Amino acid sequence: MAMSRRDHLVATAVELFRRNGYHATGIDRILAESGCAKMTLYKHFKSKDELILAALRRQDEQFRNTLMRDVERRASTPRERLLAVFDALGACIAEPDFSGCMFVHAAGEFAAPDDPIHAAAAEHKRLIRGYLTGLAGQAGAHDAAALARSLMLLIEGAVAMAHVAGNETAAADAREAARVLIDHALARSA
Amino acid sequence: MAMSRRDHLVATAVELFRRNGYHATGIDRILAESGCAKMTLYKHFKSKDELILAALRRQDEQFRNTLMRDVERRASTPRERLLAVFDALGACIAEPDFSGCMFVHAAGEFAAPDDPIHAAAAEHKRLIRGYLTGLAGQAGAHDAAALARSLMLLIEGAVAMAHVAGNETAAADAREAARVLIDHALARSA
DNA sequence: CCATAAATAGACAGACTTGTCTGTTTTTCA
DNA sequence: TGAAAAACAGACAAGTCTGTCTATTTATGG
Repeated sequence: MAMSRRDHLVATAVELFRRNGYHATGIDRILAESGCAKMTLYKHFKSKDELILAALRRQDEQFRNTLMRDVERRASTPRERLLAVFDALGACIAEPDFSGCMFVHAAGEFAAPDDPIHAAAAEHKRLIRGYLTGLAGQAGAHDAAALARSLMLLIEGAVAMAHVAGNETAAADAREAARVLIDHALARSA
Repeated sequence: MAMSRRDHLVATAVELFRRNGYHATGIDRILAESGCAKMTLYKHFKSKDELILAALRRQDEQFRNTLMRDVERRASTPRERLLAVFDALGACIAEPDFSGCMFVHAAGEFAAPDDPIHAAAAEHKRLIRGYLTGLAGQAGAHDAAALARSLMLLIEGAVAMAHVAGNETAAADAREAARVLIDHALARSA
C-alpha cells in the first residue's frame, strides 16, 4: 500500500526539518521535495506549525518504536537492555545523515514552554524517560526513576556532543558511564 | 566606561538569539532593542551571520569566565571543583530566563558541520571539555579526558532536559551521577 | 572651535515567506 | 462508465527578511 499524500508530506517534512531546521525550511521546499501541490498541504494542515507538529508526532512514534525494537533485539535481560539503549544510540549517531535531536532543535526554535511545538518536544522526552524508567524498574533498581533520569542525561548529552562537536566517541562514552551508574544503582538496591 | 556601540549591539544580539533563536530573530528587532541604526550594524559586521558569530564568541568568553570564577569561588580542591561545576550549572538553569544552550541551538539551526557558526559552537564545547579535563587531571583521575567526556555528557544532558522537558531536577540529577562517576574514576586511579 | 568620524532616521530594492484563490487534471470508487 | 473527491499548477496578496543608499545629526579629538 502506497503512502497517502498526507503521509508523504509529513515524511518529507521530517527529513527537511531534521536536517535544516524549522524556520530555515520553507513550505515551498517541502512541496518541491515531496512533489505535492500547495493546496494539498493546506487541505491537510491548517498552517506550517501544524505540519511541524505532525512531523514531530511521526518522528516520536517512529523513533520510539525503532528504539524499543532494537533494544529488544539486542538484549534480553533488563540490565542488558539498559545498556543496549546506548548501542542503539551509537548506531543512530553513526548514521551518515545524523543531525542531532530534532526535538531539542524544535525546543530551541520555539522557545516558549507553552508553545505546542515545544510541548510536543517535551512530551517526547518524557516518553523516552518513561521507557527507561520501566527498564530500570525491571532491572531491580531501588530508585528506577532516578536511574532513568541519569541515563536520560547521558543520552541527551551524547546526542548533543556528537552533533555539535562531532564527538565520535560520545555514544561509547555514554555507554561506559551508564554501566557505572547502572552497577551503582543495582548494587545499592540489592 | 560605556559600552561601545558595537558591544551594545552584540550584547543585545546574544540576548535575542538566546531567547528566540537565530532565524526567528530579525535584524530589525535587534536594532530596535539596542537602539542602533541599521547602518551602524552593517558598518561593524558584514552580514547577520557575522553578527551571530560575534554573539557566540562573546557568550563563549563570558560563559566560561563566569563558570570558572564560580567554580573557584565555590570549592578549593579539584574533586570538589568538579562537583561545583554542577552547582554552577544548577544556578544557571534556575535563572528565570534560562533558555537552554545557545550553542546547541546554533548547531541545530546551522546544521552543516563546516558552517562557521556550527564550528564556533563546536569550539565552545571543546573549550568547556578542556576545562573539565584540566580539573579531572588535577583531581588525579587516571584517564582525565575520559572522565571529562562523561561529565560533559551529564552537563549537556542536564541543560537539554531542563530546557526541553522543564526537568527541574536535571542539575541535581547530573550532580549525583557525576559524584558516582568521579568516585569511580578516582578509585580506579588510586 | 572646527574638521573628521560615527551614528542617526528612513526610504528602498529584491528576494523570500506563509497562506489564499482559481481553474484544470487526475484519481477513486461505485 | 460516470460522478465525486482529491490533487494538480500557478498566479497572487500581504507581509517579512536582509542588505544598500542618502542625507542629516551627533560625538570626538586635535
